[in-house]
This record gives sequence, structure tokens and C-alpha cells, in this order.
Amino acid sequence: MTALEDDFGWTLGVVFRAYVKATNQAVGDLPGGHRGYQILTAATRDQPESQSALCQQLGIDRTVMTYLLDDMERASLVERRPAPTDRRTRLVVATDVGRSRLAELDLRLSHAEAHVLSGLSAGDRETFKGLLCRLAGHVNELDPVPSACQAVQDIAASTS
Amino acid sequence: MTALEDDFGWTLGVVFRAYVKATNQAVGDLPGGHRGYQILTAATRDQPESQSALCQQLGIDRTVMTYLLDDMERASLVERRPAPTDRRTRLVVATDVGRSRLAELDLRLSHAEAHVLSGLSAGDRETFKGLLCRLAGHVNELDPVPSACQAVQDIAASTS
DNA sequence: CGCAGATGTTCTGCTTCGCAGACGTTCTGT
DNA sequence: ACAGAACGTCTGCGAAGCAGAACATCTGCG
Repeated sequence: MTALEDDFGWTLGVVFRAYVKATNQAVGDLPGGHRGYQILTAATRDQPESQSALCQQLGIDRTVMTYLLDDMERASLVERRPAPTDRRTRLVVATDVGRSRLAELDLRLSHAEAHVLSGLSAGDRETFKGLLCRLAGHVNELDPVPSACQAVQDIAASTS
Repeated sequence: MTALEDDFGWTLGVVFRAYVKATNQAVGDLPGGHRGYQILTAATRDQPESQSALCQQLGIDRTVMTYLLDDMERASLVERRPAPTDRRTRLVVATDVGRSRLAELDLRLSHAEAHVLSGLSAGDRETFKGLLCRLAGHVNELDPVPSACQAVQDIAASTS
């Protein structure tokens, strides 16, 4: 129990699992659990320009997103509507029900977050969240999309 | 893309996924991927007192641990041996092969970690890792085991 | 304009994995 | 000595990632 304590991967995993657990329990019967919350947040406040953009932001497989959105649409939380500029893509927009549900969830989620972070002082919490944000932003640029050029590089690297 | 940037859950997920991805690729064909590395670390340096203790430390389901260890045993990285004090439990110990493999992996894993953390300065990295350690330690005590007493409390709370 | 190729979404298989339950083996308290 | 608990394994179920195909639609080129 001592060697792992210092392992970055282990600590990250512990905190991540604790967050997922606390969140899944905080959202109750929301379709999709903690991911449903993130989808709702994105749909309400970020205006994702397509379903696949949403997938990439949230790290969810596109085939999974299909039935997650099915569930959320069935619960009248979001709507899929064809994008006016490109009829292939669907815009994911929150309904009024979804928005009010989100407002209620935000409160509960902040409790869950505070629960996970309860081991740190208020100042350390802000420091931690700040560093995490910078890290996430950087990681996101670092590996923007497993796009064509990246795939080509991967292939080249693996065959060299 | 703006609202999520500040979301604790989203940032944590992004960093965690990036770590898992980088690590899985760094360990190559190691059985179990990034979890195989953690199992090997624990088996080498922490002397886990039982398989289920290992499960709980690493957040792996006990039924999954069974075949993960099967794979690692088949690769001669670890051995299951009956505990002298309690013949129900199996001690998981690393073989010589496992230990040397771990030494080699440590190097590659530190690169992967550095890759994920490359958005922060050296000082911020240490700060971040320090806070993460404290958080993980605290979370671990906070939710030690979903043990009998905890389960009873949960039931009592849910029916109140 | 017409058509080949790229892109977005969905659907289908395959695989991994978490979860719940059952079972055999072994320990522990009475 | 025996009932109950704990440990590891196995089975079945569902959630979810991944690869590939199909379909609709868009874009670029001749």
C-alpha cells in the first residue's frame, strides 16, 4: 500500500473512480449517469456543433452516443434536430425540461464534487482545479483528434 | 467548448483518459494493459495480502482480477501461491521475469506520465501530484470498503 | 452538370469489463 | 462439531469500446 501511494496513475484512478461513483449516485436516475450530466451540460451551454464533436469532447464512442441520446431524447431532456447548414449532422439541444433538470443537478453535483475534494483545504481545492483545467486544456490540444494525419503517423511509426 | 472547460468532472475525465491511453500504449503487449502494470507494481513492492485486497486497491472487480492474473501467470510475470496463514487466500508475488519487466516498464511509464503532464511547469507538476496524492489518500479512507457495516449504514440511510 | 470520394449517423458483431449470484474450499466463533 | 463468514472461481447479464458496413448527405474535380 506504500508504493502505489506515489504512483501517478494509481492516484489519478482512485480520484477518478471516486468522482464517477459520487456523481452517478448524485444524478439518480438520469439516463446515462454521470455522462448524461455532461451531455446535458454541453447541450445547454456549449451548443455542440455535431454529435461526433460531442463524442470527442466527452470521450464517448459514437455508437454509444447514439443510444445515450436515444435514452435522453426519450426522457425529453434533449432533442436531435438536423443542422440547417449540413443535413447529415444532428444538433443536440437541451429542452426546457433538460435545462431545468440541469439547474437542479448542478447543485447536487457541486456537493458530489465537494465530497471528493473534501480532503483538501479550500485554497488547495482551487489550486488543484486550476491545475487540472490547464492540464485538460493542454492535453486536449495535444491530442486533438485521432485524425487522418495522426493515423498516418501512427502507422509510419509502427512499421518503422 | 467553454462551459465544460471549467467542469471538474470533465477535466478529470480528460486527464484520466489521456493517462490511460498513453500508458496502455507505453506498456505494449503487457497482459492487462495499464492495469497489468499496476498489478505488477503492487505484487513487487506492496506484497498484497490477498487477491481481493489487490482488487480493492486497484478498483478492479474480483471476477476480472481472476482472468487478469491468469493472463499474467501465463506470461510468467506473477505467481499465485497459497498464503501460509490462510489457505483460502492466494498471495500474488512477482517472478524474477516480472520484476525485471517492471524495471523496464517504469522508465517507459515515466515518459508517459511526463507526456500527460507536459502542460505544466516542473513546479506545478509536483504541486499537482502532491495534491493528487493527498486526495487519493483521503478518498481511500473515506470509502475504505463497501463492507458490511457500510452496507448496513447505506440501507439505513436509504430507508430513512 | 455528374460523379467519385469524404463525412455524419446508425446498425451489427466482437470483445472487455463491472456487477450479481452461486458454488466449493477454508477459516472462525460458539 | 457445526453454523456462518470469507476467499477465489465460474456463469450470466448488461454497459460500453472498437471495427466495419450501410445509408444519407456534402464537397471537389473534371
